[in-house]
Amino acid sequence: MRTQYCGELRSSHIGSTVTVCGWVDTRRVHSEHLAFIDLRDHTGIIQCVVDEKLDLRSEYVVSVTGTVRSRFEGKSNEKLSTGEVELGDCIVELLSSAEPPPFPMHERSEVDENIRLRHRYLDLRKSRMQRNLRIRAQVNSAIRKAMEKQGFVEIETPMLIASTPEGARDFVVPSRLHPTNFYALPQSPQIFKQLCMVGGFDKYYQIARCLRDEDLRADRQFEFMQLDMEASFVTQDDVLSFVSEAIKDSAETITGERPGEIPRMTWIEAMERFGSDKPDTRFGMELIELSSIFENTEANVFKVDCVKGILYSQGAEILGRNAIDALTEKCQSWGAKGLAWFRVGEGSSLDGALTKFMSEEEITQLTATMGAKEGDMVFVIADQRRTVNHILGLLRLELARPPVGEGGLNFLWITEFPLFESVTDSGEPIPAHHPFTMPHPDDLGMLDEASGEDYLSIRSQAYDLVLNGWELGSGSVRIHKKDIQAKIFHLLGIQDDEAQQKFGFLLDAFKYGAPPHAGFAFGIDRLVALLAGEENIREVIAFPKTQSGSDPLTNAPTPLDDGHLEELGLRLAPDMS
RNA sequence: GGUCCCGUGGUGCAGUCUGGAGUGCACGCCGCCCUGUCAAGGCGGAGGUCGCGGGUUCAAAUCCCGUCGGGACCGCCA
Repeated sequence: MRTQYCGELRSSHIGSTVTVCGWVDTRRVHSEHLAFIDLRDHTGIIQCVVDEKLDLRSEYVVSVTGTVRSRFEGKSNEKLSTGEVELGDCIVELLSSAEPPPFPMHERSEVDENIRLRHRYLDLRKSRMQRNLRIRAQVNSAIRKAMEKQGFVEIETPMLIASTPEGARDFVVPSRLHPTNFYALPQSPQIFKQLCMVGGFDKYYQIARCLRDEDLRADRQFEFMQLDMEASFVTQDDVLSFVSEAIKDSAETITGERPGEIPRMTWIEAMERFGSDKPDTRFGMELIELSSIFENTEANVFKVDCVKGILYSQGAEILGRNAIDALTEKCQSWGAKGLAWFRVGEGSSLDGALTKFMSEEEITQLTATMGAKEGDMVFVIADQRRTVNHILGLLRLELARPPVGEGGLNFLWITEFPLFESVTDSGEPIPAHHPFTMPHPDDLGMLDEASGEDYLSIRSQAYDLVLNGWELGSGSVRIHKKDIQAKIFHLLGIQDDEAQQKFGFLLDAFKYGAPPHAGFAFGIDRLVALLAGEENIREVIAFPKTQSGSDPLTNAPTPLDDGHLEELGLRLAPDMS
């Protein structure tokens, strides 16, 4: 049917007869003797000259057979890749007529996202989605090639699995053959890939669909794709190297430029310098330690565990009183007691509500430590260390985060995540990752000695990959030894029978010779979004859900009729229907 | 669970703060004219439950309450 794509035609084709297919883009009808029809496919636009009366309207699907010819002298169009030529002597075959589209099909207009999603099939025709989904396909391909090149074997794991109690909320599927029982959809192939290690596939990978029933965000959908990998007889360094290769190949495929060695930062350094375990290192504004300045302060707000600040260079004029009040409210909504701010005036003098409670010495040291100059703005948070870092980390992003696409691709490994994220009132530590995460070798001894808050300083061999402030993925070295695993379960307050019930099949598998292994998984939607310069992963997903988890195109989720429910042995609670 | 923003012909917006007739702009749509345009041009025309419900008022797109939908974020996402 088609001999050429629209966007391919050049002067070199002049004289040849071609057939192109596509959608009618703009048309310029002069009379029944002359009309210009722009025909569009995903490669571009070719102008077709029609000299008879034809009822061709926007988005009609046609094939055009014609002769490629040079445009008239001075009539070429530099905006089009095909602008030197046009199709003449056109024979037009109408393949489908079309109603007027519900939103403009040209690229200039912003269209409400809800309307785009309701007519996603039209939105997909536009160059933004064409480009993004093609980038996505290229990234998938680059990842597969990179993993295969490194000796990894693609293994598929089931979608209908047993629910495991830890982690995110599961999506569940009722079982028809086993009434009262449910499958869960996988949050990740975590346990299966570890079983593959026991099964002797020492390098596993999969581009896996993962599902988590948690609230949606710009960078989170219910369903998302991960490059999931695991390898046996490897160290953390080996895993980082495998993943780096896939990441670098992906980025190079899209940008044409190969990223350099991905730098590493420990978790504690990230938290102290950037207030986040996924620091956006495209810009500075780092958190600066001020606690020692206020050790003997008279100011009550600074008589706390930790005082830190950030410097907003030349921010004094940009931020008026209203803006500062708004920032203060934001910080409070994030859990801060308040936000201390200082305008730096002439000769490093400070202006701010709290200066009257501060000594000369404190003011001088604060200014010096912050490196503040006239016209700068200093924001200070005083609270528990954890809170201070968290709030300043959020404030830093609020004040200075560059738009996506600016500042290049700042990949970063975060290593040595803590093994435990908090401690219950009864003194039991709560794991930060999953309970099979291997502790840091230097901290193994602390497992026996620690108590209470001590647990929080035990490091693990867990690591994250971060790109421009987005968490791309995470992984860890897994525990493969029974005694360490028993110790961890003991610390977590998980009894033997409980462990057997929750993870029995994995523990059973480990009885039969578990190789040391480690792995990783990173989110492909997020990687593609950042490579495509999009702020939102919905822009790189063909059919995404809205923030409330519905699909304006198919109207999912929908009710089930009574017969369907009955077959599954389900009855709706009275107050739900 | 919480905070904030948005909802006005098919589309994008202005109007809302400070209540006074569905008022306006651009695109699109329909018809006519037009032989070199390219976001074609000219003339004419159609198209509205101002998301929905309630309240205040002589009077509500505008103020108040509720609700639905969309978005951003905090919590949540081992």
